[in-house]
Amino acid sequence: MDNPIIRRLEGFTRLSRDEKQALAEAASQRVRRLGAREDILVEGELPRDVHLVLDGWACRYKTLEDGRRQIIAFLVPGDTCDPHTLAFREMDHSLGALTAVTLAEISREGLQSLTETSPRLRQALVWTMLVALAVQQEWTVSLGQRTALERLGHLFCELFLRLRAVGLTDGNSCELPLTQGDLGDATGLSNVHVNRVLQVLRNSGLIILKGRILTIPDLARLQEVSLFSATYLHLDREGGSLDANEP
Amino acid sequence: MDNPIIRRLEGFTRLSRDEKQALAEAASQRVRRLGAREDILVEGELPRDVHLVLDGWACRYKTLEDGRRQIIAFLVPGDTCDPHTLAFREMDHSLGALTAVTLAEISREGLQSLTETSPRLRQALVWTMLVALAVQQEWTVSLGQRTALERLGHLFCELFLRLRAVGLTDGNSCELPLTQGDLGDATGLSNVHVNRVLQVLRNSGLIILKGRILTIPDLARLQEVSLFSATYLHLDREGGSLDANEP
DNA sequence: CGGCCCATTGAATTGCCTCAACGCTCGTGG
DNA sequence: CCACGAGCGTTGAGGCAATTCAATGGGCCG
Repeated sequence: MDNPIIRRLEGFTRLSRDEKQALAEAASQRVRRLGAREDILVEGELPRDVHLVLDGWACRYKTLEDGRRQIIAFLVPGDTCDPHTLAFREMDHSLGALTAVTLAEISREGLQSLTETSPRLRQALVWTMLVALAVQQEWTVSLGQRTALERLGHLFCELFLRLRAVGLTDGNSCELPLTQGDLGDATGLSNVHVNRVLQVLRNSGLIILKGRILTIPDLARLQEVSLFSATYLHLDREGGSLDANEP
Repeated sequence: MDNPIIRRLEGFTRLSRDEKQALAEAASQRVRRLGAREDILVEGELPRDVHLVLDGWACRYKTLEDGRRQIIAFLVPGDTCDPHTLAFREMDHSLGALTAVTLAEISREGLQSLTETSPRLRQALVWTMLVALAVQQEWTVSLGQRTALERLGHLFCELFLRLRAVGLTDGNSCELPLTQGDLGDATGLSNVHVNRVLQVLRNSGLIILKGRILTIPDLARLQEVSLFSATYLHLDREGGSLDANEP
């Protein structure tokens, strides 16, 4: 039952044994494995299932006609790849594996029966969508207002905290299986400039980045220079309307 | 019953007479009016209600400690201001009126009873959240990859189509009650540069912008130069999982 | 060993920014 | 009624952050 999805949802609400059971079962029925850099779904496809990340890293991205590429979101274990499937027919962006990934495939109907039997799971699903929206809003701020250094620092803070929320950090270190090109596509910078800014971050002791391991010696300091505030991640079980129903 | 919210939802699903009735009633119980440039909610507040725009323009925005401001989203009639209230306690961004606005206030409980009695309304609410997410993703692409001219052109296309979806356009014109400063805060550009780019757009005949009226003589051409594709707005009633339940 | 992907560095270029000034329009108060 | 100020739009000049182009080096895999 060490399912990252359950760990994720429990950051928001307490789930009953039955709910966890049902969720774990639904997520283990059909499992899909892909190699690094393979596409999970591409823009225009008509997915029949919802995908959840069990292991590895993936990303959402969009490509413009002339080849410019923007990574819209990073997906780590516990994240939902395509809630869109619940309301739209067609993918309006693509999903790609960054590392080798393991995904759970849940059919639309399967998910619907889950949420129909448990209002708490329904609420939890709404919560994940709203968190995704909040993160996307913060990315909008980064790209619109933050400098290159702040953008990268901010991204590192976000990823570290998200990984910590699903138990994938080790002290003040975590994996970061991204190339400088990926970082550039996510932050709207050229890979050349990403390289230079990373050096500044390293030289000022704000990060240690070697191999695929990111270490943040002083998270508070990195947050400060990146103008990072964790509230938008909504990692604490603050409870929205659901609280009223809690025992 | 010419409620922009109903018009909006009907772009996604067909609502029964009863559903429309209930929605219209809930949205007329408590109405809040604000003047231009007033704040609706500020970051950190604990809203008890959900706000819907009935008339006028508003925006979401975030402010960094040093004063930099990013407009995250524009809200026009029919839009939901704060779905967050459904899952989060605290606002992680602010909401401001751009023009004088009329808002409907619906309590959390009121909204919950609406969605509990009608699965279709519940689904419609999920749909609005997913559309908001899709729009936010497209803004991420704009800020990350598009040039200043493309960003502004893209924004004009989006706003025009969104307004058309709720019947607020007149031929190929619509209102645009935004200052050049607002446009800059939304596109991540300085107001000076916005001014210069607007002149280019005007001089090439792509837009006519005078008073607070925007005219797009040739929408297809503006879409082309802005690399705009309308799919992300999901304006057509394409139907997600709900379709299966349709008669 | 050779080839490929990724990281790194340098040099020249540019899109956009900041600073600063000026004009216009509109609302307000004397 | 006119004077004034505030907010917004416009224009010019200079500067900087980030880009493009190009070349080199390192590590890993076939």
